[in-house]
Amino acid sequence: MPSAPIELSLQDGGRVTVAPGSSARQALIAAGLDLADGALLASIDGEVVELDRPLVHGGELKAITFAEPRGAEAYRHTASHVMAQAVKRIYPDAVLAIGPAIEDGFYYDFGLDETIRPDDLPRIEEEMARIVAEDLSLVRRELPASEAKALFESRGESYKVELIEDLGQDVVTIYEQGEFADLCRGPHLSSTGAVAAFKLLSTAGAYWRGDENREMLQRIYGTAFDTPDALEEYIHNREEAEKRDHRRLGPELELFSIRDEIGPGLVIYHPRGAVLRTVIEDYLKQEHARRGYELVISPHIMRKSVWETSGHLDMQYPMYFFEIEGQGYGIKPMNCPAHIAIYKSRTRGHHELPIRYFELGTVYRHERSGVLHGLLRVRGFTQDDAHIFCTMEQAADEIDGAIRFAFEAQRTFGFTEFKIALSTRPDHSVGNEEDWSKATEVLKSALESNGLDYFIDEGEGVFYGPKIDVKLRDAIGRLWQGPTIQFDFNLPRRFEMSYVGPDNSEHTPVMIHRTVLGSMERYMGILIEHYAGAFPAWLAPVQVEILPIADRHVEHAEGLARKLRSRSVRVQVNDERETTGNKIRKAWKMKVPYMIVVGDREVESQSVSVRSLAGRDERGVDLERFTAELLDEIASRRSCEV
RNA sequence: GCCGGCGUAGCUCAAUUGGAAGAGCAUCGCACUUGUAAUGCGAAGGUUGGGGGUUCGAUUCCCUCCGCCGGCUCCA
Repeated sequence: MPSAPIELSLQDGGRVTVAPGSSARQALIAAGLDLADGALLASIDGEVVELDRPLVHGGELKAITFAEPRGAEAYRHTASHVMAQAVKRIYPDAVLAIGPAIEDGFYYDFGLDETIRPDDLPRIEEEMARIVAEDLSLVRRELPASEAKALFESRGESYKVELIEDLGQDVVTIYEQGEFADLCRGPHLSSTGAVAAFKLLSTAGAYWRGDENREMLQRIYGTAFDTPDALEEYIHNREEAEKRDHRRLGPELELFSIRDEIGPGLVIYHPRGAVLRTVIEDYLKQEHARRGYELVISPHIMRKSVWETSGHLDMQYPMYFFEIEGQGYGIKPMNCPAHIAIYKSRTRGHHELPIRYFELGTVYRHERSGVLHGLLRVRGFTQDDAHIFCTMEQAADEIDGAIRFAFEAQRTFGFTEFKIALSTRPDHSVGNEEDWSKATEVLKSALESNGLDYFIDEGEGVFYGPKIDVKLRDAIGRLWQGPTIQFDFNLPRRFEMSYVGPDNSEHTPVMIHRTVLGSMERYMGILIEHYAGAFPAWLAPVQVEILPIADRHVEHAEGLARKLRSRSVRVQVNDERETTGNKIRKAWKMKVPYMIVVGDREVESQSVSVRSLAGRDERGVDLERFTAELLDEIASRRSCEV
């Protein structure tokens, strides 16, 4: 405890001095920072301090509000303690597990024989409101581990005891509020009364420590915000996100369906979805060819022995196996072995490298039933898969090219914001340190030379090599798994791949796996949600719908359709006998980007009336002008914001 | 796979304590020939996810299987 006055500097350049032993709250008040502005915590030189803890040293003083991630996190963490306290009051037998803040909210896990059902959440919320009204102080205490253990043992909190044991610390911290005590590192708000707006969202099962061999706990998810309005907005955004759900929009727009009678996790593409997929695939084939990739095609099933060689059998990769005339076969869960087989079909010399094989490879994986999710997690899917075989010296250029390719493609499809992770060597891995560090360096410098921001996910690489994962931020701010680029030090050795080097001896090539989009299924799911089903013209399954006013205009409409089709525009004529209003409504619901109305006036003047999803509404447009603009829009693959 | 919830017409949803399965949209037929987000009338559509049980009687209660949803875990 300092005995001298504590010197604090402020952001605005001011300085204050407070008496030794002053709390952060007192310092903020002394500094004239209004606590009513929503200070939840304070920071000294960037280090978080709770409001009611005495300052141990001086430095730059700042208030932390909800607007800051650290503020929101403490706020929600406190909310999770409030929820846990409420649960303990209602269910005295509930045993506390863990309850952290997460993105957008918090959860708490409980061990409890009695089932907490969604219907019970309002009751828990009422109790939470009571605890907030009680305005209980959160008191932080440091205890010797043995004492803390005794405390939680006496309360029957066996999970907390286990946590303390595993922490292996001499001293642990606990937070108390009223009758409730929790093992917790903090930081927390100073009082339960500070939690202004919260809502419990759902219940779920979760394994203790995420281990499926351990007991199943009951988890309650909730969220909390600093104002009721912010909470309201969050709930509203959730509802909006639901409207974009590809599982709803996909069947509605007649893109695809996943049907019980066909099988779970297996996608059937309806005509419109098949068009969309074909457009994407054509784009990919064209772009790959342009960048020196060679298109290859491999079978859906391969001998079981191949999967022994690859190691998939040993690691019990979730595959489907069966027999043909007594011989074991597996349905391919990936395309690599076939690409390697093509490479190995003859002796390769270093002059040939790099070799880049690309395949739209359809693979099947036995995903467990509980994890299936629309198009995002399926059992059969088609990867835009490529394998690059090269020398370590060539790897830098290859990675650079793959990165440029991936980002150019993502931008073409309308994504402009990314979160990029570089995963480094995990504990259990194959290959030598030199290769790993070289490869990691190659990935790093390629990201940097392309001006891409990334973060390093330490030790999170796959066992066979370092990798780059790209997440895409969609129109409403959500992140989706996108391209990956990975080194593989495993398969080239397992399959005994080689090339003859300039020294006339055999060398093992470097293998790089990479995708540009990921899989057709998942990417279509992401696109549907990103555009809320209203695709840019180049992707739209139907680009133009022609709406004749009356029967006598159908022939003219068909003529226009033929003209547009001859220019490769995807056109449909609605020749049903309905009112024009209804035809517009239907085309609108199917999110057709352009609607063309033709009646007497248009036939007479050889023009069209154009309406677009994007908001255009224009009468008497010259057909040639419309066609030219449309063709330009399609050819440029523009993403118009709808 | 595990925990919890759910499953009624193609879709969205009704059906009192266990007592005759219903509506809107979509579909089909007829009429209407239409000018920018729903024309009118009519018809058809169901072993209430499958199987079993309790009961005089089951959409309703119980068991089981399948599937979906929210999670755990994993990944394209």
